[in-house]
Amino acid sequence: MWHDSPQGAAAGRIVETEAYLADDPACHASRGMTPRNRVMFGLPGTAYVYFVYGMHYCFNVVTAPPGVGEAVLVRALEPLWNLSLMRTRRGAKTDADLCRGPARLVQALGLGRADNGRDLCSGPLVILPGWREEGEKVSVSPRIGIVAGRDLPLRFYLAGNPFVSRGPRKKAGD
DNA sequence: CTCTGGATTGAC
DNA sequence: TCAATCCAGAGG
Repeated sequence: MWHDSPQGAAAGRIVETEAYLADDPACHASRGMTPRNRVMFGLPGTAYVYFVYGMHYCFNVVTAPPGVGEAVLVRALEPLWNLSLMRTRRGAKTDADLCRGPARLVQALGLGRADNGRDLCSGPLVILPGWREEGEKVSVSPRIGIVAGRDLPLRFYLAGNPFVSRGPRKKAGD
């Protein structure tokens, strides 16, 4: 994913996501539309950005047709472009920590409240087709940091990738 | 209006 | 392991 801003552009490859389905108690939209989750019920391909814990933002992609509240949370990026800008924004000590976590990548890319509802198919914030390097595999696990629906296997990540956030980076047993 | 708890992070 | 920090959502 890529973000162009007045301070410059920055980009990274998505290496970890979580799905939030309409009938899933952990999904913000599972109990109907509210002022916060409004955009989740809109067009797929729009950004859903929300504020948590009094200090952090998380970035999601709306994925279902209008009227159905579902989204995918982007939890980690492998930083690829303009790491120096990311470093400035994050003040991170190591490059590995630049985008390793949902609120961290939001900070590294310079996203925020203003990006909620933005079209991701055109404009300064876009998601491009992804890829996998030779030998890389996608693993599945329960989602991180939630209570309701914690057993559902809806977290997807590149096994062993160092840019995957806190929580299991490897399949159990590896 | 009041109250509770959270899709996290960084310091200890 | 724990505090920071404030808002969304539910209930009165």
